[in-house]
Amino acid sequence: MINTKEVILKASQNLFARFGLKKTTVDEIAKLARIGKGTIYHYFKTKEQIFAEIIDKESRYLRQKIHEAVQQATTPQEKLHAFVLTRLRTIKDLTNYYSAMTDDYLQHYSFIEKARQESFQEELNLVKGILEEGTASKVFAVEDISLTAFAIVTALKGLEYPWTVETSLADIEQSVNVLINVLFKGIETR
Amino acid sequence: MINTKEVILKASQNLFARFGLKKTTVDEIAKLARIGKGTIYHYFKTKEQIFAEIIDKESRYLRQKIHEAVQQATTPQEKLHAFVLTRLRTIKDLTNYYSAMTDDYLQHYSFIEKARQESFQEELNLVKGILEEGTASKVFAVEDISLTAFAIVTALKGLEYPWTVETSLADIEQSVNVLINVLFKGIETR
Amino acid sequence: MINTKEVILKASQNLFARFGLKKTTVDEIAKLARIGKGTIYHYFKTKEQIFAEIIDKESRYLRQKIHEAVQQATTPQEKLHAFVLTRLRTIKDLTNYYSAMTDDYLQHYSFIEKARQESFQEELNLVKGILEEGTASKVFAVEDISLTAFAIVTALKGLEYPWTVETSLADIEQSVNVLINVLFKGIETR
Amino acid sequence: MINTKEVILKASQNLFARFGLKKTTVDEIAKLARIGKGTIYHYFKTKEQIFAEIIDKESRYLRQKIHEAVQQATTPQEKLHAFVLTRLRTIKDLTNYYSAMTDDYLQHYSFIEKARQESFQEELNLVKGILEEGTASKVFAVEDISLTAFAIVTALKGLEYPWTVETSLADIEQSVNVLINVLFKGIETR
DNA sequence: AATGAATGAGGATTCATTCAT
DNA sequence: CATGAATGAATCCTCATTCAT
Repeated sequence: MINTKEVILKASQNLFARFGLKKTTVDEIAKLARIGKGTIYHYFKTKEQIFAEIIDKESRYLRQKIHEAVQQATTPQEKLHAFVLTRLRTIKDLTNYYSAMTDDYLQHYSFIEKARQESFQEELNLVKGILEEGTASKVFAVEDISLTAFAIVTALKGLEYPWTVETSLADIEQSVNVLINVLFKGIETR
Repeated sequence: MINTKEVILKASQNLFARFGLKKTTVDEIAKLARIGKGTIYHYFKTKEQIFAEIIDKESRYLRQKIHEAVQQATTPQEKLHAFVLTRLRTIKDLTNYYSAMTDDYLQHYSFIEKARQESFQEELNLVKGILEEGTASKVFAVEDISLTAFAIVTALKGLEYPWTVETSLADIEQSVNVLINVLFKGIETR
Repeated sequence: MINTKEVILKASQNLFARFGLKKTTVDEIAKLARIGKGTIYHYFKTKEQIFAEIIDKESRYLRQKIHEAVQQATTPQEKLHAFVLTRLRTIKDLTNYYSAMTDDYLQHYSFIEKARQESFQEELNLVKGILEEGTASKVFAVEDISLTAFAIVTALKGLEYPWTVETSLADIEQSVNVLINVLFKGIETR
Repeated sequence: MINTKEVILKASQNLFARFGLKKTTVDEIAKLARIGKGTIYHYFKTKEQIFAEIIDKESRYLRQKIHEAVQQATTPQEKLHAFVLTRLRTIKDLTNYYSAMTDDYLQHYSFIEKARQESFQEELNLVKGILEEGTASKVFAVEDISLTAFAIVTALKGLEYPWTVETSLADIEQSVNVLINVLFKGIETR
């Protein structure tokens, strides 16, 4: 393989997604990557380091996806819609990012905490922007934009709830639409 | 000590809350409880058993608190409000219950999964009841009650997001109020 | 129950037979005997003590059974036959005695070693007596009676081999008969 | 050390022989082998695994020794004699193999049970072959060869009886000779 | 006599990390 | 660069025995 570091990241991403940071052993990573265990320590100082880099990668990927989707939308409503749905769908594939954001166990790792806050802040700003745009064009009637943005972003976190395996993506998206409609009615100009 | 089992539960609750199920060792529990390690196994079959019992206890406590608060409220709006706020405030103290609901790592334990689903189902029913009552008395205008209840409960899960230590409860409650207002406007009769 | 000690022995005998000395826990004995764990230590100093007493009991039972059977036989051949068959059949039910005689693991317990030697010596004497009687009455032609007795008793130990579950008692008895016939032909006068 | 696995096996063989599978701790093995405890788990999955491998090794050694000895003998009588004596002498040094065959406690391990049956079957076939050869050349007069072989192999198991330490190998061999003589007289053509 | 709560000394196993080759 | 053998601290759980009631 040309790029050993990339191979390690790929294998780790896979395993972390399935078993989590704690339950994934360095041996397993080495085996899946078809390299020696020691090699991993050439590229990463600790196991957590690998995880941190994956989170970083997935985080950037998510931001870009959301950015693209919001850009393509035109009206504030569409933008908010695009934001929520893209976020939901993309996160489905970024299991590591998701668990890093959610998992209580990981809270103590500072790099996770940092990623968490950055991510939250960015989403907050995005929604704030959309609300401002919507208020300016009179499609939204929002009193305190900051607080409302905070409330909305918070509510959307609920969508990341560890659903049972049975819950299909379709079911969730339906409920997402209902939620968005309720929120829209709640902030739209009457 | 009069009740050793209670002492063990107390110590465990404390430690689990701070370090989580995995990072808390049985030795630590024994030391904090000032008993022999073996004694713990006199009362609980495994470490997970202790955790399960704590979750169960906290879960029942939460349900009761919510039940009481909702009972005391009169209008559907007040009831929904009471539900959300009581839930939020109580969970703050039930760190174990909270992490059990959220933590990805714990998902594999069947007893956690069971508790999770039961909890979700019960909250769903509670909100459904409130929405039905509100719709009947014309204060709410909701098309699909089931779906809307699902959407609202889901949104409220977002409030459990692992906030940074800095985020004060007051800040969160303020945003909760905004969120509730938005939701209310979204479902209220116009 | 009138006699607690007897109850303990009964339960222990049962459990030791199924799981062996090491794998049987005092808790299990107490539970099966429907008494408190501490009670056991009123009657026996250690777990091994219980085992020792059971071995002693089973040993005495076996000796008596053999004695009876040999007494009832008349000719030396019949006596030898009776000895072998009674021994084999009775031991089948005395799992503890059997494992005590065989089990390498138990060899270190002095009380076991003592029982082993006593048992061997006694069987040796019995067979010696039969051979002497047979030689006197010219039905056997044995040069060195002591050595031959030793050889025969030794060979009979082979019958205690831990047969697979499949091997039926009938099969074994058939092979026993063949073995006895061979031995008889080997020592009979021609 | 050149071959660590071999070192572990050597140390284990030694300890198992003296204290048995259960009473030998992994710590002791590591200490005797002068390696870290973890290293053992680099080569063996469990403690039982080590034992299994030793049994396998000793078993192969025994078979080979017997094979050699029988090959060198010419007459059926000599072959039978060689078989019995070689078996007896070699087993004396293979304490682990011996206890694996005998020990009631180990019966539950499937790998032991398998080894036991294989070993028995092989010896059965060997003796059968000798008896057939002897019958063909008219030196033996055996009616049912299968049954007789079974009876003889069974009888030989008796020689594995856990003799007291005092019993010298010479004494046992003398009695073995007597036993063989009796058996020979029992099956020889008259 | 009877109880069962309490103990703590082990013992097997896991796994991140180091390091000599 | 790459390896994988070696490490040992850490952890859960078992169980015979004691002892206060």
